[in-house]
Amino acid sequence: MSSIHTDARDTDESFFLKPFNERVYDIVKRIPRGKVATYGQIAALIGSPRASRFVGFALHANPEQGVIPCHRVVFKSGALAPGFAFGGPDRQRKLLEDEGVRFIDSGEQVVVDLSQCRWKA
DNA sequence: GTATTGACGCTTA
DNA sequence: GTAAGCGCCAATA
Repeated sequence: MSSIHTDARDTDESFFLKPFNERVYDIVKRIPRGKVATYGQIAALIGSPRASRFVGFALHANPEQGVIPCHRVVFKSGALAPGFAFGGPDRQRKLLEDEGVRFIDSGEQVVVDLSQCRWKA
């Protein structure tokens, strides 16, 4: 790789030192269709398995609609985010179901079947 | 430089 | 078995 600049963040086009957010997007965009990843999983891929909360925050902070499949990111329990910003939790569930993700209808709590749809890096 | 926040995750009461 | 709180990491005010 090219030489490392002291303060790459000073440049907006720093490819070496991307913001945490962008790293999250990179991982989320790599999730294949029909699978879902958990916040902890993504955080682990980034290098900080404890930054799971920040992963979700990153998605909510810069939800590039059509670019970042936020609907493929779910809790470790399989539940969806409390405030999905795509049009409602029903919308997300439909999107995932349309991709082939299985859902477990536990009464009113609808969670993704991580047992089969959990994306593995 | 300190304090607060934040789509989570885990431990403890 | 259920409920609540704390902690982690990073960014922002």
